[in-house]
Amino acid sequence: MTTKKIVLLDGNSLAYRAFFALPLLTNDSGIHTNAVYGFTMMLQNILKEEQPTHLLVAWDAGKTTFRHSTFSEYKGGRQKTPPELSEQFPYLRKLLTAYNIPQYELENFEADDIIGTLSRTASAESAETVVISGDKDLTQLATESTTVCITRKGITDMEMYTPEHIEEKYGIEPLQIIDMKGLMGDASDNIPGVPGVGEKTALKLLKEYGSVEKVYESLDAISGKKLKENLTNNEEQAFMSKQLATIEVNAPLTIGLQDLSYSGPNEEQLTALFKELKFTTLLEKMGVEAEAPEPVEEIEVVTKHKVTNADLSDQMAVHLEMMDDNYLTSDLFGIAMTNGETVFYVPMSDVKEDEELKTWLANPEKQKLTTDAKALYAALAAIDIPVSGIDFDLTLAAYIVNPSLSFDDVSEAAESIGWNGIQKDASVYGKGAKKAVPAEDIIAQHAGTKAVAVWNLQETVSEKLKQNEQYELYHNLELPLAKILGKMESTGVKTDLDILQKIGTELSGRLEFLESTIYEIAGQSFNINSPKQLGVILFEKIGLTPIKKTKTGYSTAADVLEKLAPEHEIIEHILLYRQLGKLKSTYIDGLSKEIHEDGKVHTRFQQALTQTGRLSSINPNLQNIPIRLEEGRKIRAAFVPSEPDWIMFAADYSQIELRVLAHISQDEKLIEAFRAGADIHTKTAMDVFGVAKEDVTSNMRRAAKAVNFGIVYGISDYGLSQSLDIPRKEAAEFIETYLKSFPGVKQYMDDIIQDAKQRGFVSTMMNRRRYLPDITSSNFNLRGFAERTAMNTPIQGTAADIIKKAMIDMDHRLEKEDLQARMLLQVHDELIFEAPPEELEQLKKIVPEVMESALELNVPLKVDSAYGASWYDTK
DNA sequence: AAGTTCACG
DNA sequence: ACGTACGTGAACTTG
Repeated sequence: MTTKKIVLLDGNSLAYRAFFALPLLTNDSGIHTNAVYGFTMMLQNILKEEQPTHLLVAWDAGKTTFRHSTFSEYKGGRQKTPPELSEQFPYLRKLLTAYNIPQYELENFEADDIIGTLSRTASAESAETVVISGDKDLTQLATESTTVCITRKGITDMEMYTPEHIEEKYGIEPLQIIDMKGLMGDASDNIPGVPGVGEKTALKLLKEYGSVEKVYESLDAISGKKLKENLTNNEEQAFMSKQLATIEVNAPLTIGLQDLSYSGPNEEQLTALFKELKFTTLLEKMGVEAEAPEPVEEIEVVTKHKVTNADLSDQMAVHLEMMDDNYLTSDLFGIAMTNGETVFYVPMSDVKEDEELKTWLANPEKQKLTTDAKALYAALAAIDIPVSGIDFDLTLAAYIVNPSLSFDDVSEAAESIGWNGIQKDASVYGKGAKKAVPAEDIIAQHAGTKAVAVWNLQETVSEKLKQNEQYELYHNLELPLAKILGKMESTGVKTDLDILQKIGTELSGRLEFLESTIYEIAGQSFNINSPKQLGVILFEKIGLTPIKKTKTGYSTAADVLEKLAPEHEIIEHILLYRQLGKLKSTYIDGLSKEIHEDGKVHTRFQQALTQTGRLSSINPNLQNIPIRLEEGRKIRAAFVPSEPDWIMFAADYSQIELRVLAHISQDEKLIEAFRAGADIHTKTAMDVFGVAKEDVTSNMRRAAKAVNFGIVYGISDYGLSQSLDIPRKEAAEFIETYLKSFPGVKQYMDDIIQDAKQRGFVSTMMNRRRYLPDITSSNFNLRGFAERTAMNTPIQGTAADIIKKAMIDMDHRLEKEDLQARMLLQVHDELIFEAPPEELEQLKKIVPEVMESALELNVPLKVDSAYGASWYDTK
């Protein structure tokens, strides 16, 4: 016989919590689902953690309760429930029905009172009870057998209030929580309390006297003139407040514990509801395969082992099918093609032999429409099949329409434009250990549906792009860039394994020594890489004072450790261990594994990923190779030219983001500074600190630099205070002075936020868009984040536009001048090339020239260049 | 799979 | 009162 375990949930409170904790998710029928989703997550968590035998969700019944007859303004002044939440309540009810979880509400009473009454009944039977709410008032219900869990941050993090915990935290008993509320009131419920009495005073009084009644009995003994006066003048209010805060434990319920038994959900109803709400992750967790969308029409895909000229039209959708997402290393299955009439599939072994098909692929006059142009260029280049004339890229087009929709699968890109005809790769090939190559006809069918989707979507998407004035951006910037990036990826960067290994051996030695030093100081061995274990050593064993906390415990991040360094000798060793460990694992071991047989690394540039229009780099990431510290910078010596005696050549934009800001904001002083060729951080320091150029100290320049960074990121006093390690107030003053000095910037910041609110998105100079739905959120955090994004994205995004344009111009120029130099990498504001030494003088002239004239701004763009025998030497 | 940390612009 | 600087990717630990 199992013992009873009763769980009582405060429905309204948890729904609110879920709603505000999560962004406003909308499913495709336009219903908001964030509260239902969050609530479901909480519920699943509770069911798993608590394993209840009995369960109830209590709801607030209506607007007025018996408390309103005591105090008509009870819960007054509250903002009304947002409609986006209200519309979700019916779904919450449905959810609970599907779970077979009893729900209850009672006229004139609040959920609290239902929970209070049931918890007392349960206590009488000494059944173990857990109360869950977001409202701290309920902690008054804690007893030996009743634990009250209050949601903390997010949706699954709870603080458990037992009588012991309350004693520890407040130094009072659970029932005294009522007295505490009586004295201090509760702004959210509009309970007045006693003016001038907050938590501290309330607790002090209660520890001394025990209750509101006792406080008033002992009024004469209370010290503090003002306090005594406030108490005296508000006696009635204090007692009323206490009454309001008291949860009714004898509500006239029409149900009892016997009605609460829980024995699991109705799987069928639950799956149906999750499907309706499009909770695909939850469905997958339940083991229900996400429903493969029905193909719009059954298409016939013919497998051909040889194509004829009759099969090849002037314009065709071409899709290269493979199982892995890394097209540079994956086995290639074959190519599916369609001209809107027939669909055929050619296995790769046949493609390689098919001269007619290869000629067609290489012919720029034959238009190819595809799902991923760069993959087609690069993957086929790797097996010596040149491709030319790609005129449409579905993924790229969908990304330009809305970069926030992330697609790791063509089916998702197609779905974003309303095409549900493609099965997920994961459901065709399986995932994880179950992934396997299916029969050829299945591959052919799958590849065929993708080609068909591309063919059918081309017009719709192009139309959409034209409507948004984004067709230029897509067709004349991103699409040509895809070809260039493909070329860069297949070229690759020669990587000297010997150099990596030499650095690696040295690092291993130092790491071993550091490890033993750390263990010796700590007096024990432990995993230094585990923040959890390290936290125990530093903050419990050694007894250092924690500065910051994370969700899971003490923070041991570098900025925290740096502050602790003077306190204990172990810290500097840990910092060095971390620094060197990072180099070893990510940049020596990780990078070495990525070197292909040709002695090169072939990164892939993600072109349809970032929210701002930047590229990203994976397998390996060559956009974050160390440079700031000399030890790490040495890694760059391993990146060398792929031809004997060639050189590496690098060119980077100087202050491109601040120049873009100067242009966009039209701030006269900023523009003037750049036109005059001034050192922008020094100039900022002169203005912010009001001193002459000669009097700018290095510290002032450092602060000004941080302010400039902050401006670009979308400034906040908190952020700046963190970066400069100064009080927030001082940071706020810096910002104010800055914005007074550069009024055009201030104007821009204000305008762009207004603009984002009005249009729902911000855009770059080349009309790249980023939608910011949170900009109108009532949630302070979400809104703040969206506002900073609104300020930053046009700047970062325009800089991305500019370098992309420069890459296209550069590619043309190298060809026109018939140079052997090859573009290898892009690192956001710099381009890296390899070239024969005889082209050096020409590159020194051409590269900066092309980059500087990529886009005309009302300030000059400035490019610095350097060269050397390795990437390390381009300084 | 999520959280933490740290490398870059 | 809230609690963040903007944009990424990789390695590692832990649940």
